[in-house]
Amino acid sequence: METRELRYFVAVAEELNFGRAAQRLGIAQPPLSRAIQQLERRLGATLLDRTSRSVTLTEAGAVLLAEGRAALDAVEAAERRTRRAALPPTGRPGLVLVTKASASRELLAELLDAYAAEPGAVPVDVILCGPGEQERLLRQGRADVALLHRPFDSTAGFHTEELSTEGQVVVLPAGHPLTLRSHVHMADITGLPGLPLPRWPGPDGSYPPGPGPQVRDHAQLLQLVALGRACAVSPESCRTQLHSDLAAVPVLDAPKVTTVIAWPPHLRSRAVADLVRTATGLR
Amino acid sequence: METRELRYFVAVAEELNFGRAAQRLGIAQPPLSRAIQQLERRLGATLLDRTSRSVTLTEAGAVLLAEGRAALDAVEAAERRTRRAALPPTGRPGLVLVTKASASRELLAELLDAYAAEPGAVPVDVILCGPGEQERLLRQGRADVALLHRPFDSTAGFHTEELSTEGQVVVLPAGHPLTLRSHVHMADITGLPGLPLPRWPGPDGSYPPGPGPQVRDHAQLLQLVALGRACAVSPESCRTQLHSDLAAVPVLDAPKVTTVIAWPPHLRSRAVADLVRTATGLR
DNA sequence: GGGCAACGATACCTGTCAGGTATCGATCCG
DNA sequence: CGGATCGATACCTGACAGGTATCGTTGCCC
Repeated sequence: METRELRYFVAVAEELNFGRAAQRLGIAQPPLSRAIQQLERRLGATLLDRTSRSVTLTEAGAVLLAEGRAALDAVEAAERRTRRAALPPTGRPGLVLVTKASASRELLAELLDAYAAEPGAVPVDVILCGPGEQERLLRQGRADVALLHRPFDSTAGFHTEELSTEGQVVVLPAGHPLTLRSHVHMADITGLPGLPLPRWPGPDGSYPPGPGPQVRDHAQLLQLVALGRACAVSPESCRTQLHSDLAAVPVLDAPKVTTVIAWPPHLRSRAVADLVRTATGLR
Repeated sequence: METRELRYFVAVAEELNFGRAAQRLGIAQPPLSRAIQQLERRLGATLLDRTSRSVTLTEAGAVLLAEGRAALDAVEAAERRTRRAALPPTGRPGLVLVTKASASRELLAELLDAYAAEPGAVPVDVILCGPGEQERLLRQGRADVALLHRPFDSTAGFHTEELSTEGQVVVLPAGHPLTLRSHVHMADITGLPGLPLPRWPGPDGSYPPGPGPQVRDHAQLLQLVALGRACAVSPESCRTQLHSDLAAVPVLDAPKVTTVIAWPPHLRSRAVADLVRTATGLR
């Protein structure tokens, strides 16, 4: 199977429309139809059920969509990492680290400082991204290491080392009655009148149904809390980033949040190993 | 980057000889030379340093070899799993489980029985393989789940759940003086005269240097022990498989061995989820 | 040191196939 | 019933994968 065929199939499977998929791929529709037919013939599998009005995935098609995306990510990672390895060492980022924009600045700063002090340290580029994007960046080879937060982020398919664990707090508008309490429980804050918990997008970018405002990142969320439109349960370390119009109260029975450092398993570079060792040795 | 190009490059990088690589690929040497040149041009990277007498990998080439193998595995997995999903449900293996031939029969039998009793269970094919092969089988889509043994097997890149933990024993020829002891320590058995610990092949199939016989699987190893040519440190559960000419003594300070069930992270099938749930619920 | 063997690169040819345009056939809709 | 939408088919063309022949370089051995 060639990556071209995979790319074509993924495009059609995502659009469920040959014309639009062809447009997205920058080719005409007939060659695309033919390519998919040939792929189906070679696999001995019907991937799409097509009538002249609609296209739907078969069971096999759904499998190929999931596996094909992973395979294309792997190919892209190979290409990207090779390109980077070939750059002249001057100015080339030795490591690309990705973390959520909302993550604790302290831990990151501490890690970068400690690593920079190591003998043989290479320059580290930092990418900040929204929740849920790190995984893809790692898998596509755009980044080498990530700081992830269990249980929010999936560590599927990566090597990880735990760095720290912390409890969670509920973030409320300053002056809310609950802010007088020394601590609360989850039951105290679910269904708080006028302050629903927000909804985060799933892996496919769509939001689950239900009440609560839709948010894409932590800054949006804090904005909503300050506006009195939501409340948020976040790791303790976010307290250092709260403005005075927000208050935080520990939630005793919220799940603990573990910060882990994660990297693709087959990445066997000295720099990654050093960084991980530095990270695990921090405390 | 097309998979064809990747396959070509991996072949050359493994053979370090264009002629042999071409032969292995079933094409002539000139097109192969051209393909690699084109790949290098497109990546903007020199992958191989070639003189008319020798070919060596550059830094970028080494990166592409590692990443490219992983990418090719992913593509192969996509193809294989799609093909299987398209088979008529009758007789199609619902799940393929892979484990070491030397692993505990009890745990496996118990798991298979318990799963078969679940509502909605599908047929399970079992593959037995030598140590270190499971990882590749999972990554290439030849298997869906594996029983791995930490710390021997790398669980890199997979989802895992721990199933059981056990100590290790040293396996000795029956009648050896140490068999009279109720337990031993590692120090007692390293450098035992005439009974060296064996050497296992690394991920690349080559053996580390040093003394001790070379073994490829557990059966070979036990054979060597019975012949009085080696001793072996193995998980306790192997005791049930020992013949009367072998004896086992617990090694108190040997690392504990954890049996885990592992599966590729993006495999989102009901059957795998059921099997994992059954496995974790066993005890 | 000259001849030879090994090996990758180059030159050149050919057939296949990816991709284009035009058009058909089916289906839904007003 | 006519038009719009959408995938499939027919047919053409150019690029490129792959083949053979051959060259240039470099160790090596008599």
